[in-house]
Amino acid sequence: MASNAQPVSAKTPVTLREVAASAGVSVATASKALNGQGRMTAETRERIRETAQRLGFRPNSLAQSLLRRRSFTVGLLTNDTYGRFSLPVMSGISDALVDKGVSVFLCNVEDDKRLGQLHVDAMLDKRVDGIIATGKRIDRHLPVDLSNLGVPTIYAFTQPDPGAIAFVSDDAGGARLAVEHFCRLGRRRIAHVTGPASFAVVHARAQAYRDVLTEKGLPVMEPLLGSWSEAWGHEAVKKLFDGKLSKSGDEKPDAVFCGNDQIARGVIDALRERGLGVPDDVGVIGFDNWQIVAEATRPPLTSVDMNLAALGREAGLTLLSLVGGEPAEPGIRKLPCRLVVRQSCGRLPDG
Amino acid sequence: MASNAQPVSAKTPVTLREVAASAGVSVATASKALNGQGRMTAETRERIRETAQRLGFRPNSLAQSLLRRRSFTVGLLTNDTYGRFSLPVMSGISDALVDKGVSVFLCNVEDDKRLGQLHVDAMLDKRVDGIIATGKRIDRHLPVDLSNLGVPTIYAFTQPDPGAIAFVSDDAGGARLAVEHFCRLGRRRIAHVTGPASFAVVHARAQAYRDVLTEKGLPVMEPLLGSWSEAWGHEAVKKLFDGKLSKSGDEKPDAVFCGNDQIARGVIDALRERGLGVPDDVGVIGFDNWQIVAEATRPPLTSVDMNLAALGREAGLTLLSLVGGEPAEPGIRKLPCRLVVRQSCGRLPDG
DNA sequence: CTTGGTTGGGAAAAGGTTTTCTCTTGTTGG
DNA sequence: CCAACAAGAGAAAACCTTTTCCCAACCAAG
Repeated sequence: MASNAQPVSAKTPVTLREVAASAGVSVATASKALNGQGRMTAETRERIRETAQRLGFRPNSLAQSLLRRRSFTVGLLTNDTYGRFSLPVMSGISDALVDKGVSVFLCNVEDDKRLGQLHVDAMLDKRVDGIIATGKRIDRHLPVDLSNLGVPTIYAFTQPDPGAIAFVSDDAGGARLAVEHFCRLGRRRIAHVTGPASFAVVHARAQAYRDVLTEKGLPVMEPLLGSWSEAWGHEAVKKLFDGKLSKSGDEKPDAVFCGNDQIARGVIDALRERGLGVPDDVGVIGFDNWQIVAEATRPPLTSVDMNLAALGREAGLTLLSLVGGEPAEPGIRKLPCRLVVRQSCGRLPDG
Repeated sequence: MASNAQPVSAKTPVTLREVAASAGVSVATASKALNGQGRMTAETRERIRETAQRLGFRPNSLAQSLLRRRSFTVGLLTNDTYGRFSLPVMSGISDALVDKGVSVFLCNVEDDKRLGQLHVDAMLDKRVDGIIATGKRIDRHLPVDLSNLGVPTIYAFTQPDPGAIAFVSDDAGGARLAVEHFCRLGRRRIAHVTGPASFAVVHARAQAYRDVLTEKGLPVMEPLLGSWSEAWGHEAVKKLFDGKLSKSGDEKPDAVFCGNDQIARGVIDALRERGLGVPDDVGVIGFDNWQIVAEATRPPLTSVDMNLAALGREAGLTLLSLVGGEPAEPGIRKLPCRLVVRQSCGRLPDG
């Protein structure tokens, strides 16, 4: 609102030399005046500052970077083009860095080794201060070798090289959250429907599921592995409610913990088609907290959120401290998940 | 693969000076040798090349940029953090630029003026060669003024400033594709269920819908405006099949053209609940071709694709030609949509 | 009047590359 | 044998900023 006279944006950026000339001083003095360095009369400093302001001077970041050997730039590699996983991560990274004046090169390498090398080389040529790798799966490498690059590297939600620093979601912890929540709500026969065995997280979550039920002395049904799709959710309901499941016989599940939100959606739809009420007859919890799915589901889906933005933020801040020369322990840091309770899981009876 | 002896990645990058020293020539000669400039014996050139290779020399992009006043870097502004719209656009841009050695700064400005200015300033300081603005809506401005920046600017899938160059989807054309496809399939009573009136595309598509039906001499039902949600799709089916719609009376729609894929999904689910078969009784076409929704729908959803990646590619290439000094007409370029036929729209009766 | 310290400011190098200009040497034609 | 010329390679300026070092002037004290 304060109507600052905006300097007219020049076709060619104004340099420190021009500022100095216009203020009648040397470039050295001008530089010092603007950076609060050196000794000079207050008037001189102020005059130079005003001149710079009037001319719309902004220091050339390239020249600064060349001198300081620090570009205030980081590279972000991903193979998750349309990713609902890496996007929140990116967003968190960006959040963490923008305040420090650091810009992010986003590079999608798909699963193409050539493209990966291309992008990494371009980053190094542009003297990025560091690199963050992210992806669509926690248990797969990007198609490019990031060890020994000469710049700090952090892995976020992707498979790290040995000896590196990585941030990933605590999938087992997330699964515990969901199953324990069901237990607290008094559900007794909790099933688990999840994705394909080729995903590491499938096993981590399934094991946590078994662990919690064992701890609580509740019956463990063997997790149903399938695909990450609604269709599989549908099909799994058929298996759960038509077949005989465990030795304990004919009792049907009163809760289903699903490996992702799409499966959960399929499960809920299939339950409705059978005339089973969600959450009254069967509680359902999903995973990923993919908002657009979770909120469109009837009833809205309770789901485990992996806190990916926070994960990205941590990765960004850690990279920055690495760039600043501070040491950091290598290793994998698991960040906790969080249960977002909506209506599909039910409430305590006496609520 | 040819086992090239990979140069050991040095902690500190090797400079041209070191290459020159190692090859026993001056930096000038070394530079010319590597760039194919100047005159020298083939042996000298080759020797320098080999030395550079051996040392793993890569020119410092910052120094080059400083000299050439060209950073091989562009800024990409968006306000679509989790966007399924701007992400394909970005992907297209990146595709178009990576081959030319241009890297992309991705900056999410949300809808925050301060953040926008912050990012734009950072870009200008880093001497980007150009800026591309994209967003989540074609009829809204980013929260930042990009006119008169001193660098070429292109708008892609967002509201341009007057006199700028912009690429947007041809929503009217896309709607025509859908409605005409229904006509070709012999559908006669085609309804339109779409989003809120506050979106310009809603009107553009609705008008195209009316135009096509009028041209074909088919009855025009007033488009139903609501929200972009599944729930609205559900509700709209109620209105379409319970109420009396147009003067022509009691005939129910045999096709529904939906404003996006989520609405279409809601429509299909609601039709199924009424015992109406898709596509046999009613054909359905969506918009956006959001793959994960379109393919999970039963039956898989026919949908209009806005070709956003192509749009991004065009934007990227145009920006590059602008940076190269070639002139370009200002104005809005509408890029055609494409109908992705799956199973929800039906086929010709005789196949 | 010297000496020593302080104050305000400038000159120059550094950062890494590209490019223009200049210089040396060898070759060819007269 | 000399002039003219081409080839091969180096010196230096330029890009823009930061920082170190240095200089001139001024002041007070001895």
